[in-house]
Amino acid sequence: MATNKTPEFLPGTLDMLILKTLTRASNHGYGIAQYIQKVSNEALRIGEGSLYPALQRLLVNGWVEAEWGISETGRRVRIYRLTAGGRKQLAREVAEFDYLIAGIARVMEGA
Amino acid sequence: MATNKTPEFLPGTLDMLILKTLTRASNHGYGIAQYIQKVSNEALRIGEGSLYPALQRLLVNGWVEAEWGISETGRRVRIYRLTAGGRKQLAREVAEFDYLIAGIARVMEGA
DNA sequence: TGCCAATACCTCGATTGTCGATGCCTACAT
DNA sequence: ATGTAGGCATCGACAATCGAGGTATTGGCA
Repeated sequence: MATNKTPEFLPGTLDMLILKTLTRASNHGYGIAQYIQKVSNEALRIGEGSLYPALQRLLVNGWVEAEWGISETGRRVRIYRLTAGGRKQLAREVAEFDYLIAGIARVMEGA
Repeated sequence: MATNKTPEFLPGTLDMLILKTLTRASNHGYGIAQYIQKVSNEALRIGEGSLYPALQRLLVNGWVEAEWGISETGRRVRIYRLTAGGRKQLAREVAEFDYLIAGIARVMEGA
């Protein structure tokens, strides 16, 4: 009934998740989304309408680099690789995220 | 200390924080923001441009009720009180939040 | 007295991020 | 031949946050 406009996703964390995913291995867009969805136990679903704009952001900021290639299944893919700047950015985002989560936790626990 | 550029706020969590705050005591808008900021150790700053629209949302949805009154300091204030529906909504939001955070944690820990 | 900071309410416009839909193309299986 | 899944991407709608602005009252201080 209604009204399930489930957030699906915690806004503002997508870039961090993508960067983190790329620390394990370079990957193409679709594969990144699949990985996140699988590892998160289906809790996080990255729609393509969120994914590709996010990758564009990361490219523009220089956090990742892209290269066209061919996947194992023979398809044309754009492979993203984390840059040195991307690693630093990830560290920053993780720090910020942990900081905010800690703040939220304090409120929610009613310390 | 607080970061300077884009400390921001974790989007999508404001309603939950407000509802949670009101479980401790009815309060007025400004007081709610102060409480969250203080308890979170200054990690969360709720701007008034976010606060009041959020309270409107909660009112419209019936999660809170409002009443005009006078604060201890003698000022005209609008006091918000959690409704039964608000309690249920809070439970829902907490469940969703925990679910998403768990998903994020799995990705970030690279299980 | 005059002034200003803090309290307290609220609105507006700009910006950003996510979502659903759509479109295109290729590989593979039925 | 047809459909399903992989893969890229963009578009417009929508919602939430942010900064700035506006009003008003209280209390302190010079």
